[in-house]
Amino acid sequence: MTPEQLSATIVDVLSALVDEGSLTLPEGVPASVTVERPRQKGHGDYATNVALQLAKKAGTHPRALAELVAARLGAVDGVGEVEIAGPGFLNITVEAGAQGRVALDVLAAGDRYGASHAFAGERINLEFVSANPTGPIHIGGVRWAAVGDALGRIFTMTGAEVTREYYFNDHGAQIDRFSRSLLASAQGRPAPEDGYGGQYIHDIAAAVVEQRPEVRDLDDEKAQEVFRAVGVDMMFAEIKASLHDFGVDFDVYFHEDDLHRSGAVERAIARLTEMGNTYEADGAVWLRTEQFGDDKDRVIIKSDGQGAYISGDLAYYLDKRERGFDRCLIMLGADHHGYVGRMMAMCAAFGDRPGENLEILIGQMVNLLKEGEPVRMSKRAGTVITLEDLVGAIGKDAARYALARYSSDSNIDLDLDLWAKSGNDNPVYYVQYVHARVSGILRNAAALGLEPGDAMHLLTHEREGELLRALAELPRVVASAAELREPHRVARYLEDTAGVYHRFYDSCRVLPLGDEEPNDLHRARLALVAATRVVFANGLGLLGVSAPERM
RNA sequence: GCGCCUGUAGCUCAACGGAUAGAGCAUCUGACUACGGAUCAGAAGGUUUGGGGUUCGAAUCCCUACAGGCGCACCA
Repeated sequence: MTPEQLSATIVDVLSALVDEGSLTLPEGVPASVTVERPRQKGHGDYATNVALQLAKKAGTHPRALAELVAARLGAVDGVGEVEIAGPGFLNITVEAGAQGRVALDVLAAGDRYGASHAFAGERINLEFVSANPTGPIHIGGVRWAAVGDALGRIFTMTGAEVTREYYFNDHGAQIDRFSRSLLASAQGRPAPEDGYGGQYIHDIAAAVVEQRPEVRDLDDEKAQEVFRAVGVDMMFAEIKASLHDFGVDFDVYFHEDDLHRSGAVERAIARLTEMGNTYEADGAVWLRTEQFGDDKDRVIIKSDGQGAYISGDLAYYLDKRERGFDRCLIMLGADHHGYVGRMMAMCAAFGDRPGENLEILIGQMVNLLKEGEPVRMSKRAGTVITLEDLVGAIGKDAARYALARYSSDSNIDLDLDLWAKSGNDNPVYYVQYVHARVSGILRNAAALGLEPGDAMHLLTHEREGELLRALAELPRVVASAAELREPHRVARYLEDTAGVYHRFYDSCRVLPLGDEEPNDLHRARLALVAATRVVFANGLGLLGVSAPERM
């Protein structure tokens, strides 16, 4: 019996009580009831606060309501004891056979275990990383590469149709600066005052010259155009490649320049103007964002006739909506959070619902520590840490796990020395180790010819019950991670469950010892171990981290 | 000055408004002629930054003070 099944059972009990007239609920029977795992041993396998929450509405006392529910719930098949505790909690134990079936459910679901229908039918657009194509991806954008991709996997697991998108800001002044920097490098001049430095500029400039030798004979204006076109393409290729090596592939790489070339920007502005949400002042065109909650109105067409940066975003948002996405999520670093207000206002100006059609997630900053000291980064000094540097320093698995295990709301310091270690103080090893250890047992069992069994009522050991209940949590953890947009919950769940597994393993012998004849308990435990492997494989998979058979 | 995020054990961090606030690391004490000891058992460690409030119940919600991070463009 899973917590979901137990919750549904309690709802049935409430309905039955209402039907027979012993309970009155003016607001009706709730669609679902909270069932949680008590922290405290002795508070049952599961607990519900349903009596505390409904007593007032039912015009009765919590304990009286609890007694009504307990009497009926205790009679349900698979439910063991139901105790009333404290102000009116119901502490519930589940019979071993019913609890053990969870392992069989897990095995039957396989790599779909953890899935739900929480977001079934939703088309979700996830935009993240979107680093400027003027240089390699630096550490700032990397947090969302790991977290955003994990969120995409989590949404998919909860039934959503997910599109991952990367927005290339390949339009405007920064691209000019980039191409001028390339030109300067090729001509042996220092980078322009407002340009980009660093070895990668020289590398790309040299590569462009090699690919297009005629560039040396062109005048500066034409040469710069060649450096722009070829250099930006090279940058795109490099960014895509390093993200691919990080396990992150986007469904759509969207080019800002296309919006400007295709007239999409003009169309978006025309739409806003039709709706009466723009005006002209001081030679510029403004969007009335203030009346939609922003601090002030924003310029969308500058007085020089060029579109302001946000003009691309207007068109891009409209484009996503026209492509049929009801939910557009954009993930930004904290250094861009000032952008949220105007984006939400823009959404509202289109007549959409901010927070629903458009959602902006802000990830706080990531600092790297080396030997206890912050790694200082400076674009000018060329000490930028790139995605490749990070993966090179600690490996893909550790990098992805390290970035995904913390709430995006808190800024984090990643200790590169810790994450490069292969020991149990490195959380990613702690979690992967369980998968390797379990895989070892399954190999040994296969060598013995032992098959998982289904006599699950034999799993009566306390540690077996704890493990079964932990495994039963995965679908709820995934659903709440999706709902709250917090992939770190999956990582924390795996860490907790790792401890639960080790404690089970320590107390419960799985394989027959020596010449011992295999029995149903061995086979039932083997099923439990196999289910554990599924949970770790699926959980790590949601984070984009490998689940090794051996380490 | 205004806005967003954060403040929890020595350290790094969890905890959808629930019961005695939890893990890992570090420290101390134990457990291997058994399936991977990269493990387990136990101990110690807290006024959840301070102060008010909301309610059956607050780390969580509201107000306030303090501390740290990040922002407040006709830049992108």
